[in-house]
Amino acid sequence: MKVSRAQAAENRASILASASRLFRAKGFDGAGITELMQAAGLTNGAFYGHFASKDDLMAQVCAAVPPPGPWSLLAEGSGVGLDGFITAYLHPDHVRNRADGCLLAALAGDAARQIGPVRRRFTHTTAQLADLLCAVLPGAAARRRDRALSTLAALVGALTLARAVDDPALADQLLRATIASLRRRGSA
Amino acid sequence: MKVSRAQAAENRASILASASRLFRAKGFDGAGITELMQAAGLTNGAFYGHFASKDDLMAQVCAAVPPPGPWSLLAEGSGVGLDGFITAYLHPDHVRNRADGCLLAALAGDAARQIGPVRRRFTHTTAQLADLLCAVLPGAAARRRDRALSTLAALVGALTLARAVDDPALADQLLRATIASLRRRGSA
DNA sequence: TGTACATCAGTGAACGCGCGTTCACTGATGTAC
DNA sequence: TGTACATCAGTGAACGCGCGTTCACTGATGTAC
Repeated sequence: MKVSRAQAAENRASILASASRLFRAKGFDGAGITELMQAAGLTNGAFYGHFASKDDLMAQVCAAVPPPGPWSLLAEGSGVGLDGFITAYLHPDHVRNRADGCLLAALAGDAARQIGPVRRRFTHTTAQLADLLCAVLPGAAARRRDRALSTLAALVGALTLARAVDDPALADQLLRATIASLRRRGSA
Repeated sequence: MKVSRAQAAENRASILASASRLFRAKGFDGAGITELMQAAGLTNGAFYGHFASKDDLMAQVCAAVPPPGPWSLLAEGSGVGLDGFITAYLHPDHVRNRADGCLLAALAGDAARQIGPVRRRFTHTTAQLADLLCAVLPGAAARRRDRALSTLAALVGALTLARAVDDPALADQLLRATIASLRRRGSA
């Protein structure tokens, strides 16, 4: 049964949104086409009317703008500064909620094993998020770039390890130690 | 054809070693039983004489001591200090060579999606590596623990992002910015 | 504005494939005498 | 020490299953008159 063009566009957006959440929660391999389509309220057969392949979908998910998760806090005019962002990013809620969390942290491990468009888009998104971080950092532009990159690495590393670890106490220590380390840099 | 007990023990160790390398290179889902056994010079059927399941193998790989990769540099008496270790860990060679690299960085993303023994062993290994890092840090014991954890997060995050990214220049910037950031902390 | 029909988004079953796992079999090992 | 045989590590084909993908079909949409 055909649907209106507007509905088809909505469906496509719905597939992308569901896929982004499910990929972040379960990884690229962990979420299948049938599951993704069910989450979007459709059946598996309709998938290939919207995307050329699963790889195509993965690539488009990686290129999602605006980047989902805590990064929306850094969007212009949100009023949340660097410290507020770091606190939100390294919050235990972000450890638990993978589906709504940072795409970079959730899929960096998977992205490293991909080739072609997926990795290219992931790279572009990484650079974009570094720029977003750069914009809220103080100091000279030359130093800010390096500080944005090392901050991004610290954030992603701490969240990734906190998620991988089975022990909530150790996870919290990782988060708190990284928050303290990033704050110390800010005041130095 | 039966082999001697000594040979069987060697085979088992060979499966573990091959699996560790292949898992690090391709992830848990990326390496199949047949491939793992071929890499160990055996056929797929022999696998279940050594391990209860693929999950069992994954758990044992996560518990590998001594931890493989650059961590051997921190073993007692190697003479490599903190700075040397950081330089080796965040070296472009380590970005390229996943199979022989840090297990934590290679499998943290996958480990977060596992349950039971795999995650438990991964957690234990993470704590062990933090202790290893703690031992070469200067300063009071209380501060060293936090610094070890934030350093671990920064190392894993920088390596993970450098691997995920398609652009060698961006990867090198991530590594160098993180090295500089960790050095600055050391001298402060 | 109403009608007739071509278009095409979505359905759901089917395809080949590779996965983790099982199992009947093989033949060298290691033990009992 | 030498022989007979039970043990069991390894073989390789087979199993069911879920995956990504294809396709004949359906029926509402949107166009042509």
